[in-house]
Amino acid sequence: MTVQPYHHGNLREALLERAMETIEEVGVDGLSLRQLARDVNVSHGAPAKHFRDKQALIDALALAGFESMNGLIRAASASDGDLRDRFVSVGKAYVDFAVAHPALLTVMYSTKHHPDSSTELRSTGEQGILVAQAMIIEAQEAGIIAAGDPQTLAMVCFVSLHGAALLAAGKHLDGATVEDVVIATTDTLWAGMTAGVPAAQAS
Amino acid sequence: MTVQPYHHGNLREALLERAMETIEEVGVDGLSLRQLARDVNVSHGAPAKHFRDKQALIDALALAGFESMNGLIRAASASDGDLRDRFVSVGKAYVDFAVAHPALLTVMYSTKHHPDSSTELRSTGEQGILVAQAMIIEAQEAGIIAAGDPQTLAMVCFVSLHGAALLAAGKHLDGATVEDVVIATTDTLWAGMTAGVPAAQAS
DNA sequence: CTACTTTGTTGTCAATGACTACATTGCCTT
DNA sequence: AAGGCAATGTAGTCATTGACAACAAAGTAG
Repeated sequence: MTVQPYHHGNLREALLERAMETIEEVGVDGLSLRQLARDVNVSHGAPAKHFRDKQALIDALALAGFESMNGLIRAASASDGDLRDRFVSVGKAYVDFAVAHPALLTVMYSTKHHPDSSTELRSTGEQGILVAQAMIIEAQEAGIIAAGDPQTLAMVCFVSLHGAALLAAGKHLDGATVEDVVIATTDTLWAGMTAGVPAAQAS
Repeated sequence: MTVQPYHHGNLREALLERAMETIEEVGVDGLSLRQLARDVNVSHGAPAKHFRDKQALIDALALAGFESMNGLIRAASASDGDLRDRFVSVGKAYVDFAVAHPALLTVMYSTKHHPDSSTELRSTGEQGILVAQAMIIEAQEAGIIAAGDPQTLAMVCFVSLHGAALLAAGKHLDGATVEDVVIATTDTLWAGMTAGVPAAQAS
């Protein structure tokens, strides 16, 4: 038996890492601070030194998730190919992330977060849509898609892909593969943006 | 003091009704069987006679939610106006329902449901997309939107509006009103589906 | 060496979901 | 009308959990 040092040394990271695994296994509701403490061989009161309460730990998880996802989205938007290809790539990156970490995505977009964390969380979560917005502006300047408020268009794209991501993550897409859904959705969105300026026609 | 009869008389419905209110006030996680029992003046063991466990009650809530929503969607799809107007109406009905019952919507699309309930839940939940699919077929037969697999197109529409609904329900749409988001989304989708159909340009 | 901070331990409390044994009611059959 | 019986409600119990407080150990700065 090796003697455990009194200090864990990196308890915070260990808890986050283990929590990330746990929520994908049993969901957020199945997450227990005490079980988490047991998993990393620490007493049940130790996590409190790093996370004020359970929600604080979940907030940290969500933030880490957004940062990870933003990296993938940014990489996709900087990929090779024309604008349309890159647009599809971003969509794929988003939905793929959702499928790979379904429970984490749910946590990320969960409505209930501590007020203090929510500010940082919100701004980090908005990074993704800003990438899409930049691509749309780029496409408009290139004359590929029609003029129109880029913010609104980006929001429509985000909203639609968000639906695809959540449904894919929740396994609510029965007859279609995730790939097909993303392709079909991005195709329709792109066709809609190249066709005209829908938001301006509303009347 | 009025004497309470030994039998509640309609405990199941009372529990569901009160639970519906509760989840909108404090979320699903704030739902407690014991508190629910207290609210309807019944002992803490009584709910077990109607719902095997907490999840069974939640399943029943989800089913009731879908049935209610399906009614609104069907009504919207049968509203006055041309196909495009009806399409937008259906989208609005969906998102409006989401905004009116955000917590319920979360429950409805929650991944974790009892295996037995999930079958009925799934089929009931699919009714909405079938309405959209019927409208798309109607539009294709009228030559308004381009040919294409109606099931795929309906899925794209559903997926996109689902994203709008969830984001609206979760108050993740900062700078835009719900109305604007629905209009912009349905506009883009419709434009994407009418792309390449010369007859559709005039409207 | 001593005081202070950080980190982890231990003990405790109320709330909760689930379970069991039992009591009451009212319908159904005879 | 009487007895049986399922449905419904009551009361008590148990393990688990999140939160909290008091204490202990390890590092750190003066």
